[in-house]
Amino acid sequence: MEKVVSLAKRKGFVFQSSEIYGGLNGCWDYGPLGVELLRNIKEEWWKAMTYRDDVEGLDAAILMHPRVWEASGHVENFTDPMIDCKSCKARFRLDTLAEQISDKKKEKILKEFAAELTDNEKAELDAVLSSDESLSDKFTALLENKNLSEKLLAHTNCPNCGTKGQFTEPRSFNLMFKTFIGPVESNDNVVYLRPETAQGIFVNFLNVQSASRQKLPFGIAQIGKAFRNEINTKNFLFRTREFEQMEMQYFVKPGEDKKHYDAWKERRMQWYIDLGMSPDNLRFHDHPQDKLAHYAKEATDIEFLFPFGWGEIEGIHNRTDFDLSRHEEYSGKSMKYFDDQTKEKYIPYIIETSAGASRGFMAFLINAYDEEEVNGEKRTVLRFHPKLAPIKAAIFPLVNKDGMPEIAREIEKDLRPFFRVFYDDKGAIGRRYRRQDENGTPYCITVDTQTLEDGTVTVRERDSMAQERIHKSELMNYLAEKLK
RNA sequence: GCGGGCGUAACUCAGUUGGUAGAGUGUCAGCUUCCCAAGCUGAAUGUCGCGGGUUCGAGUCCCGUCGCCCGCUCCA
Repeated sequence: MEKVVSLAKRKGFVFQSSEIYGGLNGCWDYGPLGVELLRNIKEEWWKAMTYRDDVEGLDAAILMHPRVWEASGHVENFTDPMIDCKSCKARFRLDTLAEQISDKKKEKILKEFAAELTDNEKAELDAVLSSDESLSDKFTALLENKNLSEKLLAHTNCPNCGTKGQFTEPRSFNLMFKTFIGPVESNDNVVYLRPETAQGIFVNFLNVQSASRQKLPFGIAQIGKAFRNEINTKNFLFRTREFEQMEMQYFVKPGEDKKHYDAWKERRMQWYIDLGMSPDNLRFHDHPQDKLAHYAKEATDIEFLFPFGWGEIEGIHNRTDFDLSRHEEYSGKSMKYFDDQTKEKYIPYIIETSAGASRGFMAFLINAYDEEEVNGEKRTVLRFHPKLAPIKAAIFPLVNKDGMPEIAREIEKDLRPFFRVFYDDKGAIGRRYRRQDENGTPYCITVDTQTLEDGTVTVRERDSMAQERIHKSELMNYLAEKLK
């Protein structure tokens, strides 16, 4: 991990944000090679997702009407009230605390707790207890009840150290960044930096559908930044507060959702494999039914094996008709699709594929990183798929004389309009090859003595280090073929 | 948010009981070089993360702060 972070900085893939001021927690900048890699990843995603007759593109604004986030559930649910045990410093989410206490213990706590309530409070308690929820859910409901939580917590033991009544007050963390429209900072003009790009797609569902004359099933794809004010950032680019998403929302007829969910799940996994990710480093993590988010019927993560363990790089969710129904409810505008085949009107189900561009970047970088021994020397090489490699080809004169630099410059000039190429005449040839290996450049083109005679050059392939001779006039086709 | 570790040149690191900084790699220039980090010569670069304090004097000791890594927690 440190090796990759260090290489990333040294070669210009990733720098820490605002480094000269001591850095900004969890924010990173993409350097010259990094931005190429990131753009290539996004470009490949865009091609895979929108060069289809059933998917349209979109680029929605980062700022949206605040009601969007009420409809989406983010204002209400995008918070996790937390409490800390003052005794052992353990931290708990209020809504999962009850699960960690035995039922027997809960009953005992409730009994003690009930004894010191006022009549009004008692009435609230009875209302909760008379529901037919499980004991854990009732307990959670009480903890989340503003009037009762303090007294209940006073009787509750820490699941970690057993100490009673040493909890801090519940503190809420809203994970959305707030800002203000216009110069006045008042509650009337609060807006949020979007915590996901998906909502920009949902609210434009009918706009895109009618403008593009699409029929179900069809999808809308979007790439863009999203922001979450995470409590703590972690693991280089993995958990950051500002990140980029590549999302596609596929609108389908209810009842056909399972079929499309399964199809997209396989398609998205294959995308990573086709771009050179080792299948050994990839897996699905299906969410168990009881852990699903409020909007999802079925969900899986595509996970990559990072140095710190398996981590999600893409989520595929069956979001049902939750989002569009909510927007219909909150906006008062119909979100229904008219199916002119069956003459039915309904709210479509949505299959979401939501990939993290920054996480994908990190995964592709780590997946590509390799060290091997060549002639007793360590060779560091980034084995990117040629489509993702920041630089596609490097061009070298073998030595700086006999007209070789001139020919090499000509080749550079011919290729540059079509490929990201790099010219280098500094130092020994071996050093130049190795430098390009560290950048992940798949092909190195070298002009040598034979070039002067017959116009052929050597092309050295990064992974095998094997060379082949081809005529310089064939280079364009050669590279185009390799990058197809 | 808690606990632990770390922060010195672009990178990896050294720096003796406090006396205002070094190495290797890399980079740059020149020579050499006909294919995998070769060789020779020369050069540039640090307010030692930041801010205070102790001291005649702090990279070194103390406090605070910021950042990174690891573990816990968390991850709608």
